[in-house]
Parts: sequence; C-alpha cells; structure tokens
Amino acid sequence: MPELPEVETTARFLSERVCGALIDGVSVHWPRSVVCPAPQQFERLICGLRIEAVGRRGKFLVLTLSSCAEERGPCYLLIHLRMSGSIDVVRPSVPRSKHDQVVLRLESGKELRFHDPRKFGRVYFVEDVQQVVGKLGPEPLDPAFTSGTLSLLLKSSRRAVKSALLDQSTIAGIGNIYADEALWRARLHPLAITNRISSAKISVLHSSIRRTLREAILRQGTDNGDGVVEFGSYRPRVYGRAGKRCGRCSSVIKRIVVAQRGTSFCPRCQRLPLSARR
DNA sequence: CAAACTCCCTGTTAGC
DNA sequence: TGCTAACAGGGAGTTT
Repeated sequence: MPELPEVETTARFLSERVCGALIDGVSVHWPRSVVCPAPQQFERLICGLRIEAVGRRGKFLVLTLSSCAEERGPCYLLIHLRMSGSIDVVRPSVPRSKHDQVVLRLESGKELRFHDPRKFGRVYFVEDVQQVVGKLGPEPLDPAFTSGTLSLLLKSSRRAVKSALLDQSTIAGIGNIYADEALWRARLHPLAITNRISSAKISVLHSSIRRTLREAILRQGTDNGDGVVEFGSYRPRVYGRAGKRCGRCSSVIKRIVVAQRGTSFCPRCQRLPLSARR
C-alpha cells in the first residue's frame, strides 16, 4: 500500500513526465473516486488547465494546476492512492484497464491514468489545499520535525505508540508498513504507551522514523510482491514477516493486532518495558 | 479525549 | 476442480 515513500516516488515520477502539460480531456469512470466537486463539474473544470507542479503532502499527491488565461489563482488536484491506487502515464493507444477510474488526456499525447482496483482511492479538486490536508500532522522528513516535536506529540496523549504513528493528524504519511519498520528500528514495542516513553527513546524513534522513510524513498518504496502495486526494492525487516526470523537477533517475529491493524514485531528486540505498560 | 467499530471495495486465499 | 466465505487494509464517520 502506498505510504509516504511510495507516494513520494510517484510524485517524482509524475513530476518528470507531466509538468507543464496541458489537460485537454478528462473522464471519470468511477464517480465515487471523485470526492469534490461533482464528477461532471470535475471534468469540466479541469479541462484546459495546465499542470504546473507535482508534490506530496502526507500520503496525498498534490498537482498544482493553473489556467492558461491566468484570470484566477492556481487550483489543486489531490490524489490519495489509499490501498491499491497507482498512476500510469501512457500513450492513449495503450489499452485502458477496467480499473482506470479517472483519466486525464494531455495535449502532449499522453494520458495520466488513476488506476485503482479496490476503488478506495480518492481524488479532490479544490482551490484551497488546506481544505483537504488541513488536519494532517507534520511532515516527518521536514527539518522542522525534530525530536522535540515528536516528544510534544507523544506526550500529549496516552495511547499505544503504533496507534499514534498511524494517526495522520499526529504525523503525516506513515502507514502500517513504516510504522512497524520504524518501531523495529527503534527497538520499541508497538504497544508502548506514548506518554511513558523516555525522551531518549523518543529521540531514537525520531531518527528511526526518518532513517526508515529516507531509506525507503532511496529504494523507491517497498517491494511488496503483492502484485497489486509494484514499487521499489525496500525489504521490510518485520512488516509481513511474522513467523520468520528477526535479522538482528533471529527470534521469531510475532504478529498481533493494534488499532485494528495487523502488527509485526520482534518480541526480543522490541520488549515492552514495565514502565511503559498500561 | 480516545478507542472501538462500521463502511467502503475487490483480489487473494483458505476451507470445503 | 470449482465454489464460497473470510480477510486485508486507509481513513472518514459514528458510537461508546
């Protein structure tokens, strides 16, 4: 599933291919993929706009669109890939998949296709990005995100640390894969209670989150052999490896459920300290 | 305030 | 072999 590193990879891929492109046709094949405005409006409003930039905020792709006539400010096309979404940029002659939910035809002769077999992904067209991403927490790779920032966030509530990492209003962009990976790297148990984690351990968690995300971006995301979304070559240390051995201590990796999500961790590397139990 | 649950979806897989 | 049912999973919304 696309999380921050996969979305970043997709944003870079898109940026190279569609920056400057004029959109001259839009079709929505699965109306519920489009949150706002209504699909007909969506098609009408986007047609004729130019893609100025492609970026990312949390797990959202952010395309800045502008009108050629310049009579109004920029607008934004946001795409959340959720579970199974992906983006293709192909020639129109490439046969369209039945899972291509939204297609933008570009003047350059290419098509930008939002492909999403499970239909959980969402597209937004807005004038104000904050309308969509306003509630997101800080970007973990932003220099402004320090150990102190993380400390304030974790100490302000009492909950399982994994649940806090998954909460997009706490930190943006971390999902099930990188939450498990960062906790493993930090040698922190997923059920450790946030406001009882020492500052020293929070500092380790902070650098673990950043190292894990940076490493995954360098590798262009996780190689999830899932077949649904093919990304890069990041190999998870614990995620999806329950029953296999920990690469650090060779204990058998355990699987539990935290915040309704499957959670893998090493029971030996990631001990739950007495002081951090509920 | 936080946690738990429900819903949206379909490809994959386990069970029969 | 072929069928069905269970399951996974991000996040918004609702209930506890």
